[in-house]
Amino acid sequence: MEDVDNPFKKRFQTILKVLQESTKENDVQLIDGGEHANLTSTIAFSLAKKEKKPPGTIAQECAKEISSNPEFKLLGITIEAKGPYLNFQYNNIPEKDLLKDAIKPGYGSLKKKSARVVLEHTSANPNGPLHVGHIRNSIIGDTLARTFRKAGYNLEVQYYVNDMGRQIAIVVWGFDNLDNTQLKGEKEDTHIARIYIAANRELEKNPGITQQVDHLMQLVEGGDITTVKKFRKEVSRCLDGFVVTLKNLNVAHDRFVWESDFIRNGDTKRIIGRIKKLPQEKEEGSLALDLSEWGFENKYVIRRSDGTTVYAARDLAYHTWKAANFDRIIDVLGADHKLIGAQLICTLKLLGEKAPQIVHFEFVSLPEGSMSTRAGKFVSADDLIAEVTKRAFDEVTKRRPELDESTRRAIAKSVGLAAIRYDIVKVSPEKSTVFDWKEALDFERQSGPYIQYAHARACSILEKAEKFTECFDLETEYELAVAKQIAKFPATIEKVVSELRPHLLAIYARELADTFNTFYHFEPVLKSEGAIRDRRVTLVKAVQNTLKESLETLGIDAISTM
RNA sequence: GGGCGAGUGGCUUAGUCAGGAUAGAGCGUCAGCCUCCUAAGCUGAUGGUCGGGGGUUCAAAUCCCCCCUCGCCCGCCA
Repeated sequence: MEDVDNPFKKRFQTILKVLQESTKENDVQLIDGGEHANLTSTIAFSLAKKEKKPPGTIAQECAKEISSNPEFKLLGITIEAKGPYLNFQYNNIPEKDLLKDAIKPGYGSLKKKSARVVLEHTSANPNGPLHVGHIRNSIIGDTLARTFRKAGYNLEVQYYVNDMGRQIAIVVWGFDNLDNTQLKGEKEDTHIARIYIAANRELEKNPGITQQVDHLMQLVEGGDITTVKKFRKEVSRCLDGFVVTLKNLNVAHDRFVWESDFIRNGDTKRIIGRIKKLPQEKEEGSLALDLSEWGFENKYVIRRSDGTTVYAARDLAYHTWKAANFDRIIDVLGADHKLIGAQLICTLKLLGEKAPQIVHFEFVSLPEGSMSTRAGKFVSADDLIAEVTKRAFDEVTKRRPELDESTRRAIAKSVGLAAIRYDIVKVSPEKSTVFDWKEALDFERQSGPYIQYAHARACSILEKAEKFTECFDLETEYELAVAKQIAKFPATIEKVVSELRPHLLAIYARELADTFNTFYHFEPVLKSEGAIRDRRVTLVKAVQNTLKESLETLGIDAISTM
């Protein structure tokens, strides 16, 4: 399989070449023709100025000159001047060729690549359950991961476990000094959050506790066995809770990488040694880098004056390790990490290491303000999943009362998951959002369930169609619109990977569902006969398969009935 | 104060990087469509100074400058 939908690329390049030769211009301004044509050139505008002739006339002349080009004839490209626009139309519809691929399993997969890619996402601090902000990271990360795999990359997904931060020291202090009993049925991560919140309250009341927390951090960095064990125990328990939540979101990691391992294996010490040799190094009790030359106002601290390392040191060690083991590094991080991310990249470059590409997403807040684990102000992902699934179950029961309960439960689980994942992935990452229960519980238009429904509808038609002969002709406006959208799928996968923007896939899938629903409304499939029926059933098959591949790449179940 | 991001109909949002032909969509409101392939659907109507002001260009939501509003960041926290 090729990386780009070739029939289109070939035509694009042919038109480009012919236009360049004809106009003697390098930039022939070839753009998408939208509803007017497959491709359009606006070159007549700039030529008008040079040749002092109206653009309309130039377009006419140019069209006349190149319309009989033998390559155009061969590929079935026609040209028409409409006002100043040069419109190119493909008559040997390349959509047809792609339709043959589109009915096969795996449509949209690109050719295998040898590069090893590591993608880090979620990496939330293990001091409380994942909330609706964290899962924006998980869902963007997991969708990217699925798209990279579909695009043929050899990918490993990692979770970086911050197991030696101050928050964890506070958690451990809480377990040591406060009532730490786990409530009946209380999930591990929720338990940790409760103790963490209580410990923070104590800390506010009595700032003297800070010294005890600092002491714990020194002990853990020094490798004190009992302290390390305590940290590991609570962090592990919290991660167990995370894994359950993530599994319910259809998100999985290949490897959990523990921050403290980079202390234990000496990597952090080694990276500090290398940093000390940099000309930007500033050692005045603490160890830091002066990156002002690159526009960073504040110094980048690597090691405290008490000799303990800060997060940055371990993160540098982690990324150096990634650079040694992978060809390409991608991190999904919240917008709050923009500055330190840039400092990290800058430092890695100074060290001559491969730097990560960082995908940043803006914050999710609640109507009453920003979320805070410490203050206990958050909507947990578990609660969200429970509510949405409940709502989905009610909806399925209302629509399909004849189904038995376990079937309805299974559909509700898939529908709920679709609603959550789609709701989050559909908006572009640079947009900050406010969590809204009403929107989260909406299963109509522009939602995951809407796309699932279009897929289920296609499945139903195919089931009823039984026998048909594959036919790749396209006649009506609606058939063509659907085929055109199907044909865009491989290019969409490629675009998501190259731009690291998974919401493009979400938009694509919704538009495919839209065009299919319109087609469904206007063009009878099962009630048509002969060749018309064959070509429409074939088209439905292609839609069903493309929707399935799209949904699965979005981490959403392509269910056949709902 | 400085840096980064966002501002598109009442609400949510695509398009902005690679400027082009009437700025797409959903929710809401209003009017229609289930003896007909799944109505989680479809059709139509309503609704837009693309935050404001300059500039570049034949052409600006899109590029440049200034300003306003909101979010995030500016720790020997992570």
